[in-house]
Amino acid sequence: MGRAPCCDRTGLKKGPWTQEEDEKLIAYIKKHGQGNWRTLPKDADLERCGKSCRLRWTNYLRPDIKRGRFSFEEEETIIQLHSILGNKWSAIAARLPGRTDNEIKNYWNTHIRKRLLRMGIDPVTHAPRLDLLDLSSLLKPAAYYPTQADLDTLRAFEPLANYPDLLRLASTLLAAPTTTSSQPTTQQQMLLPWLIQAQMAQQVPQAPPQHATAADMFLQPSSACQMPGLVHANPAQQLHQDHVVASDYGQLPGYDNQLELDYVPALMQMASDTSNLQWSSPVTSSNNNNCNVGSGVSTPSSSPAGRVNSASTAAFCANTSNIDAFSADAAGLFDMHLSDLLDVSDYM
DNA sequence: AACGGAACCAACCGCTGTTCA
DNA sequence: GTGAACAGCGGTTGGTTCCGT
Repeated sequence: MGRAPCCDRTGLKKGPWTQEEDEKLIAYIKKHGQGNWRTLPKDADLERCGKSCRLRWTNYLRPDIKRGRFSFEEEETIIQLHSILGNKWSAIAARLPGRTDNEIKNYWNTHIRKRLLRMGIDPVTHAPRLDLLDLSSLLKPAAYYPTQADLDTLRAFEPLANYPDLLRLASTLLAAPTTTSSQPTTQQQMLLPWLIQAQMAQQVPQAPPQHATAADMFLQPSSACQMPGLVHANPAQQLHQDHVVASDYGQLPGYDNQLELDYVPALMQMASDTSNLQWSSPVTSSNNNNCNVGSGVSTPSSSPAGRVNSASTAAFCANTSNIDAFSADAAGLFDMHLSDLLDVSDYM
């Protein structure tokens, strides 16, 4: 024995809602509240299925729904949450007041997803794609013959393959529209090789050859990424791969941080240039929603003066303290609260 | 002006976990 | 305890609008 059928499925109207139907639904809910969707259509004199009424209300008629274009802030939040939650649109929507899961899903599929793909970022994994190498050719006209300086730069970026959130941040910034030109900024051009390199580093097999670096893979003549005219760099300059655990965030293991983190100011400069990104430490931030950055993210005493915004000290302060659904492996991630960090008034 | 393809988005479909008679 | 309906979710569709030719 079960419940009574929710509605008589014959003779029910489908398709777009009319203004009259909307008014009936709004008037009914205003008077009686959201109650039983099964009986609502009949009580409200609507020839619709209760499910259709619920959908119309939750996705369109609800008074607290925010219409209009997504802000840059909202977009960044979606990307960040999606990188953690995946296609859990309702969970993402719960963190974006006024936005519905349907709206976010549509926006993702029609805007963000395509933009990430264009930027060579996998919208599922949020990692740069190997075919980014093709994209690099767009930034450097004709064939790309990296100089020794380019290769050294690639090597310097290598440790960041171990920092997924920085990777995502850079991906986000690369994907961000430039307000003045369709051409990539200098910082974007600087970040792109890093993303390429970082992606390749992530592709390194579980047991890579000792001292083999992503940059070396980049250089392998037999590699699918082979480019004409490449030569191996001096092996003495090779950086060994190291393993990073969350508790090591405060110090890049095995590296001269000062050398390898030179891209970070560039990354932040880029963020600042495009959206007045401001960085704050978890200690000094006045943000009420300030998260508990937790263990591992602290200011190392070894951090050189004037480099307070290095990867180890920048507070990727996230509006994630209330996100109860975060998986355990997300707990160790840098927290990033772009909604508090980004002034996007000039984004539109 | 007409056409076709791309982009957009509201609404529907179908599945799953929960609720309740 | 059972099983049918509910509620909610993610995926997909199809109508409309936009834009380039």
